[in-house]
Amino acid sequence: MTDERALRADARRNRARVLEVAAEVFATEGLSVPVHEIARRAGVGTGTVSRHFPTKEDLLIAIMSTRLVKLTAQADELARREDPGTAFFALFVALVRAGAADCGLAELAVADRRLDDIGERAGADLCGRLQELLAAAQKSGDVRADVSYPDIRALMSACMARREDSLEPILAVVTDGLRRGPT
Amino acid sequence: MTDERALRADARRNRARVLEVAAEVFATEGLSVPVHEIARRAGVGTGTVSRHFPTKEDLLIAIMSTRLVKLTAQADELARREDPGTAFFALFVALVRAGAADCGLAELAVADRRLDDIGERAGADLCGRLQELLAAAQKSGDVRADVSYPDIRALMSACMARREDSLEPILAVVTDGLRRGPT
DNA sequence: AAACATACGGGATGGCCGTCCCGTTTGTCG
DNA sequence: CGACAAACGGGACGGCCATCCCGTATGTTT
Repeated sequence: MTDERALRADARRNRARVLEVAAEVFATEGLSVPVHEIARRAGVGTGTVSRHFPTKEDLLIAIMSTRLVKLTAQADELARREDPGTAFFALFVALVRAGAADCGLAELAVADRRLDDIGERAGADLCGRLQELLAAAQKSGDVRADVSYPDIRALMSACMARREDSLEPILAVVTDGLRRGPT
Repeated sequence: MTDERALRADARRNRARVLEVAAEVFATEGLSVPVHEIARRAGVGTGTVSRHFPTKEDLLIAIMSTRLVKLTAQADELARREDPGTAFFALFVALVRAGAADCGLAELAVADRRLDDIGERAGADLCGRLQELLAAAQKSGDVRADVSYPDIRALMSACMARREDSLEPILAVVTDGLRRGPT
């Protein structure tokens, strides 16, 4: 699409290596890691990073957007095959697990502004799906009617703050709480 | 205690004004507001701020510690007068309301490291009380046994992320969820 | 009212970081 | 193998911010 042909062999290798290292570093240490540090660990100069990804945001988008697109597809799949309640909770849990396994993703999930803008609206798409599933699950009575989408976002972020191996209790609390009727 | 006698009248006034302005700014815009900006709004120079509070952290401590001490006292009061479940949930809700009304406090609550260090351990004291009440409430069966203190912290932060006038639904979800037995 | 200490303002300093640039190196193609 | 374009590295730059410093102004005391 974007003239991949024009990339020299070493450039292609470096680009891939930067992506790989950045993905791991963002996942384990969060988004505040300096670009300089990513370059160092990838064994390239900062110039190389910023030529491939002019902006730190660009790098982030390159890493996250495919993942977000996959999750969106998963959301659509769920919406088609499952009843509203099952679909909503399945997506909720999938998102939480994704965030719990990746600090960077969890950070994105906290700041709605950024998530919405990531990857040519891939983030916004995903948020939209979650919102739709929430509405459907509330209509069918599977989720209490008085919670709003921002409530869901907040609860999701809270769960993502725990690590992968400690998710079950908090997930149980939240999903049980969401199922109960108001008052 | 700390030689208040030695403070000149204008100094005392400026100090109070800075505290007042900083408290409001932190509450409405969060902790990332530059010290420079607080000085500007207080109508003083940055030097004046940093003489009274050598560090931004010092300023934060001055604002938060009395509040934390009050909340700790409230926790003790609850522990003495109420049964474990009631006491735990009352403290939880009180903390959430405090955070929802104050962005700065909510930010502190997210980063346990900082809260623990605030105000000569005033933060740590409060965290300790919450932990004790949690343990008691779990022992008495009022809170499900499989949640951990970090789970509570995460859920608390999530609730604090909502504003004061939108608290009820998310609080209901979380408190209901916490009451249910495991599976 | 004079003299002294205290406090003031805001510019200077230094650290951190993202981004840009350019002299040098290296892959590529004839 | 030679020449040229493409890519590299890392230093330079600029913005942001907390903290420090010092010449000036102002309360305070006798």
